[in-house]
Amino acid sequence: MTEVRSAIAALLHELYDTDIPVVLTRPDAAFGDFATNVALQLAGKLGRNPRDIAEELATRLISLDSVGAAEVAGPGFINIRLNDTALTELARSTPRAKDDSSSVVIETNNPNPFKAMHIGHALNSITADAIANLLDERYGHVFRVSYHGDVGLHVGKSMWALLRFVDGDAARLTSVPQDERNTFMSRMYAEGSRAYKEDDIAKSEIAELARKSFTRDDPLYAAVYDTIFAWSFTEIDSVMQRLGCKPVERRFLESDADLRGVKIVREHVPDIFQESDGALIFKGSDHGTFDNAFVSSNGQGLYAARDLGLMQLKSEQYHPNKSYIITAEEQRDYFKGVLAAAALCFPEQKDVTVNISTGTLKLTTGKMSSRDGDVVTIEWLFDQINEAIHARGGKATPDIAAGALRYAFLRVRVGSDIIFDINEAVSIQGNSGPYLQYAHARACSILGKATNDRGGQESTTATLEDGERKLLLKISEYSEILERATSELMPHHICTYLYELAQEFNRFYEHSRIIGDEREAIRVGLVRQYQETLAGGLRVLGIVALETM
RNA sequence: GCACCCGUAGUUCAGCUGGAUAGAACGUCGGCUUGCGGAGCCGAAGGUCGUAGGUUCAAAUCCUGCCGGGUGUACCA
Repeated sequence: MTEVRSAIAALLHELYDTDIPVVLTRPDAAFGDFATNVALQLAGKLGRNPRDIAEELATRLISLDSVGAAEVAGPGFINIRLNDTALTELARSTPRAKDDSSSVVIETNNPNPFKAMHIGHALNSITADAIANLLDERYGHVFRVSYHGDVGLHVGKSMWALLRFVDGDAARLTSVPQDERNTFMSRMYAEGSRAYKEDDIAKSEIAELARKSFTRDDPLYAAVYDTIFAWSFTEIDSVMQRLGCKPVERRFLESDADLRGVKIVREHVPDIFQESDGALIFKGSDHGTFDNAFVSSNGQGLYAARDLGLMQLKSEQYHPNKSYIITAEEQRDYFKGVLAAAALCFPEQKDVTVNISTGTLKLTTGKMSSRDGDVVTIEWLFDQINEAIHARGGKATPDIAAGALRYAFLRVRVGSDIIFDINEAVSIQGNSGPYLQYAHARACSILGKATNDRGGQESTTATLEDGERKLLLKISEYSEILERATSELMPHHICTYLYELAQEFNRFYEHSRIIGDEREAIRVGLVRQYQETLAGGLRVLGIVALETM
């Protein structure tokens, strides 16, 4: 394919003295393997009929060894069909090598301790994990990090309710059974949250407890804090594992970033930050977003200052070529401001850090929120998925449940809203994770029965039948798809492709006998290539490629 | 108010670096058992791509207005 593309480029140079980029697309299979519209693009420039130009190019292309056919169609497209040998080679081509010296950091905006996790966290983590897998294809070192709010007002709210619960004795926390800790923590947060809103006395107590989250110098406070902190991360780790997300390299805490963030801000007053009503603010309104306070009027570092400190920490530890922060779209404008401020504070790192925002996750019943404690938990989600799988007579293993959920989130373009219809998300047939897992298991089953599997080497010389060729053509597309997904950081391209690939295989499988057929050698080779391609794509998505199910 | 994002079959989504009849899945209706996993396959119905203009040989795709929806809008995180 690269040969064909450069051959066309050479022809354009020779015949028309032009160097317009040659784009080869994958047209409808009925047209050919590849298509190009260069003739249409050239027609205007040359003042000639596009079909004439296309004819000239096509006649020259046919003489290439790898080209089986080249025809002009429609207004002036050139449809190219490779010969079977060239197609076979193309399908074996491996993705380009990565740059070992490069490194990248990706931060997933993970859940805060002291608060409940909800399915929005699952979306964020899964998206970040898949993007990290894509980055792995290109960068030598990919550092996955997370960042958690261990200090501040939300801690104060939880601590207010927790301290009332323990009533002077931190040991009372042991009365909470392990499997109820998550709901317990979210209940405590909700109670504190309500009190903060409704009760002025509680409000000032909570403010004081929030301040204490930085010092934790009171023994009872510290004991309760440490226990809940540990519970939180046990819970977070286990949920991340259940979601199929790779563990993070390092967990950053807001308390790590707070002081250095404040220092950075103070060093840049008044050139970058200005004082306003006692607070230190950044005029985001000069940078396409809103003015935001980085340090409060009582001198405390705010979220934005901490993000600045965190950027510095990440930079010192990893020296990344690129640094990605995955957040919900609600934070888009906020990050625009933080990144604009960062570009001024650290001019040498301009454009290194990028914010990628996921869309909003909405239930068909409305948006979910953790502010009032009314959350849709990940636990609930897994229950629903397991139930749906059982209802269809399947075995609900953790790998299948995770596969279903990951695929449901990843098949949509990063950044667009996800309307979360539980029945849809939980689907295990059609365009779904389990469909792909099933397709993979089926291929493995066939391969296990094959007596003639020589790793796909035998199809080099043989002529391919129509169904075989269609499957091989689809397989050959993988490296292009991976390249696109990687450069755009859009995992959904992989989903779309894998589904089409599996469908193509299932069609092939319906019509072609594999084991025991006289073409077994060729077909088993194809199944092997298909299985490897599918497994590779699933690996990028973080979905387990099951051998049996 | 201002800024940003979004509007494609009944529903959920692809397609958006402009190109050939706008593709899937779910749902609906109708088919497929001797052959390797039916969580599968085949077929049918279903679309003025929100709307009105503009640019272009060519617009779902680019530009503008309007309508509809969402998000954000400093001392929460």
